[in-house]
Amino acid sequence: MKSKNELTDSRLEKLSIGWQEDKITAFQKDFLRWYDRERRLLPWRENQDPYRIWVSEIMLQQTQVVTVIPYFYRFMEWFPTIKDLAEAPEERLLKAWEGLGYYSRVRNMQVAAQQIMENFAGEMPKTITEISTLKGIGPYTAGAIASIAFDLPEPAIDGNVMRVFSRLFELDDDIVKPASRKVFDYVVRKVISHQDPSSFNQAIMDLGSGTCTPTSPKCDSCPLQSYCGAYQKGTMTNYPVKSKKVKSRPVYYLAQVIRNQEGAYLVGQRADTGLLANLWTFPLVEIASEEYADLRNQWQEYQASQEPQLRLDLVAEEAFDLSDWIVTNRQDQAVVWQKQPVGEVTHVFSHLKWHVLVTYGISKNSDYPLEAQQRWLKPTEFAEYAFPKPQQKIVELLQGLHYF
DNA sequence: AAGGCGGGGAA
DNA sequence: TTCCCAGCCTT
Repeated sequence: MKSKNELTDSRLEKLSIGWQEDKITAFQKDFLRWYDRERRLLPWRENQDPYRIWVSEIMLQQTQVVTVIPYFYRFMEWFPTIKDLAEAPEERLLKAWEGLGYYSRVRNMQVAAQQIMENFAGEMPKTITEISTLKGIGPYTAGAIASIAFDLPEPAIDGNVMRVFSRLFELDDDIVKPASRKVFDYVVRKVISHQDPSSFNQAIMDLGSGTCTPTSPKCDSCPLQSYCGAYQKGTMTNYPVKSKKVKSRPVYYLAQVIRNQEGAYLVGQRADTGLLANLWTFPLVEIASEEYADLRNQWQEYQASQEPQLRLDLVAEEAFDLSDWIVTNRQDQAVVWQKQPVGEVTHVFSHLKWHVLVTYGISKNSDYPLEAQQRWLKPTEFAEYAFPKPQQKIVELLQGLHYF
């Protein structure tokens, strides 16, 4: 029993029926003319420098153009050449990427830069096969660099391409499945311009971004309207077909914000693998959902009770009443802890949701012994470390409460 | 093939 | 709020 969308020769043959040579030529001409007229002027489109195009394509994975632009300028300033990238300290890389997410992208990019220095004399290789050997460069990015920088007629299959082409040719292949990529690769190769593959691929990106959008596509102003199978039938929003529904798992944390007498805060570096690898946060302790719920209730009752909030001046002295505080031992040094959380921060990742109750403590010793990978940082020093979004949200919460 | 990996903008 | 978006790596 063959499934409907199996990639058979007969199906591939069928996909190209109706698009004879003259129609393909007209399609390319209309599309490239539209791109010439409407193309976005972006910093990485000023020339065909493979390094700039590479950096932009990595940044643009899972990230919107408007977000990327300021990061791109700063990145090119900090690391003007592939050599600079290959030799950069990791802290600097992470700081350049802070807030962009998917931090392994920048680590992989540095590995690739080192590969280029070692294997390709410091120059981006010019064949799709060689480009594909670089760390962090998969089929999409290899195709994008090959076509945009080197004018090679290679498809660059990303979400935009799959959305545009699934509507154009009414392809109901599930775009979540890796196998579907072959279908789109086949169809794009049929119609890609060999005269100007660079503009052709970028035209798809611009069309997918501004016109052929996921919801409510702007078909009235689409240059491909007369070619679009889904438009003829009014079924645009049935495409692309996507099966996966991801639900995020909740995770519960207690953030321990500890200030010392010098006004510095304790932060720790995360493990060098996994989520937010090597980034810095306040100490986070994972707790059970039940404990989280209890503490959260306490916090809300405390809020409602109108009791005096944290008094830093009292905390600094020996004589304050400990009944509202927890005293914990860290490396035999007393840390005084406010029993009630001062607030809550949540952050949604693609696969999990963090719930963070923020507590505030005072270390009574300036020479507090640190665990491995921990440092005392004054707020002015925060600029030199890379922090993930949830950490920034905690800082904003504390600033709002005038604790920071 | 399936799951891990951030964060922003639209609905 | 919730929903949608989505390449590459590791397992």
